Amino acid sequence: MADIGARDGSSRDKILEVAEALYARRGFAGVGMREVAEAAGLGKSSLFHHFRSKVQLYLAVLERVLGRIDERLGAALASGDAPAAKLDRWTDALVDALAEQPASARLLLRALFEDEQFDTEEWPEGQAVDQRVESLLAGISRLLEEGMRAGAFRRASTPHVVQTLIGAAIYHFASGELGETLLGGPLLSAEAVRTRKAEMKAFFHEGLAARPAQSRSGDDG
Amino acid sequence: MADIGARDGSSRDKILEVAEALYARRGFAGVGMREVAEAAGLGKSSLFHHFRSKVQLYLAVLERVLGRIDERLGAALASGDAPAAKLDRWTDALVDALAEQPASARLLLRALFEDEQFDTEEWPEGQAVDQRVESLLAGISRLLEEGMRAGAFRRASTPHVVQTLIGAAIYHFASGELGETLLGGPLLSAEAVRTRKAEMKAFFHEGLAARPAQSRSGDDG
DNA sequence: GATCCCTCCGACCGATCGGTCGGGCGGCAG
DNA sequence: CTGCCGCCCGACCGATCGGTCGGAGGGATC
Repeated sequence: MADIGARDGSSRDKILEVAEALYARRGFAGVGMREVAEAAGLGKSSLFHHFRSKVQLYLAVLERVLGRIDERLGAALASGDAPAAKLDRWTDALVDALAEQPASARLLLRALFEDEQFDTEEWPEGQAVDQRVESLLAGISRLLEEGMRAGAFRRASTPHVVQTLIGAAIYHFASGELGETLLGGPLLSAEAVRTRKAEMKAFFHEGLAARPAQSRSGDDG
Repeated sequence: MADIGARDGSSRDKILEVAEALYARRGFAGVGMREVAEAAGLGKSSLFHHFRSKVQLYLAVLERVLGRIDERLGAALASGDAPAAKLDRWTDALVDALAEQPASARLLLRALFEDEQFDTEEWPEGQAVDQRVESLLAGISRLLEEGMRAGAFRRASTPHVVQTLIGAAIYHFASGELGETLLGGPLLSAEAVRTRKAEMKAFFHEGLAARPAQSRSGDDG
């Protein structure tokens, strides 16, 4: 395990909880251990009894968030439904997960950049994070490829569709003030979440719909 | 103007250039003025003759990047083509802009979070940034609404489509190692850029295609 | 030659950074 | 009662943070 004292989780969970919110808001470099400690109601030294270093605390936060999401997405893919219905459930699960834990989207988007700085050799705990990401990507990639093979989706580049799916969900819920200005209302209200699900599902239904070959080819400038 | 010495731009441009790359890689909090100065071949004090503070340097970097992109996207929308063709050109322009300046995507995605910390009252230079963003969003929103009104696109929520477009482009080019692992190759090669354009255009063509009313409604879980 | 201004610099400031250290407190086993 | 151990703390460490200050150098102007 990446931490030291995992016996009684009460303080440890509290630390992870407040650190998640803080890292989401201002990033790894922008949040000091003193601040985390104060928010958790502890002395700074106490943090180092639960996590060996700041990097390990950060990786533990990241792994917890990814774990929560990966589990839900895995469950959404576990049924035996048709690919299009599975994709709907996957989308619902991802949107729900991001909306229920508002820090998640920003944390993950930040992690996209920040944990590239942490050498896997130097911080083996990052492997757990990488595995979560890999599992998540493998799941949705498999679904898309099955759907294409079965003729439920049109032929497209699986990784590109995955990128678009992730971007559409994570960027949206990470967009904060900008997104709220654009929408003219809250991002995280029950209604806004419902709308985002519906828009995403409609969009990917149309965007992936299998249909006869079209005359159009991808011209670029 | 947000800076002090704008007469001879040579040192100033050099600072903006290296700061852009550094902020993109490690964010505002993660990059110190000493590091920027060293990368620009200057003493740290010299930075403060061009920019009053670290925040103003950051905002100037952001404004420059947004200006470059906003200009290109504005030009793509200026023609009198049909909405679908205009959207293609807009997509091409955005992808080109993000791919040609590899730091842009990450910088913008980071800015999504980081400049919410800079109070507009306290840092009036941020208004220029806000205006650039507003101009950019207004342009693409107008195009989408024109297209829907003209029947070229199906009815959908304009802000949600904008979010999906931006997410699909910016997230992709900001995804770094993760994206390259997923694609199994470079993100920024000429071929990869061409592919991303084609995939995005195909996807949004299908996703926004006007077609007879469908029986499907957005169910959610 | 004297003056001015722009650019640049090294030295320095107080504050904060991540991390260490020695010890205090309380429950639990002997 | 005694000793151990998990948890916590304040004090402290060297390093680095953003920012200031006084002055050096050089080109243009008079």
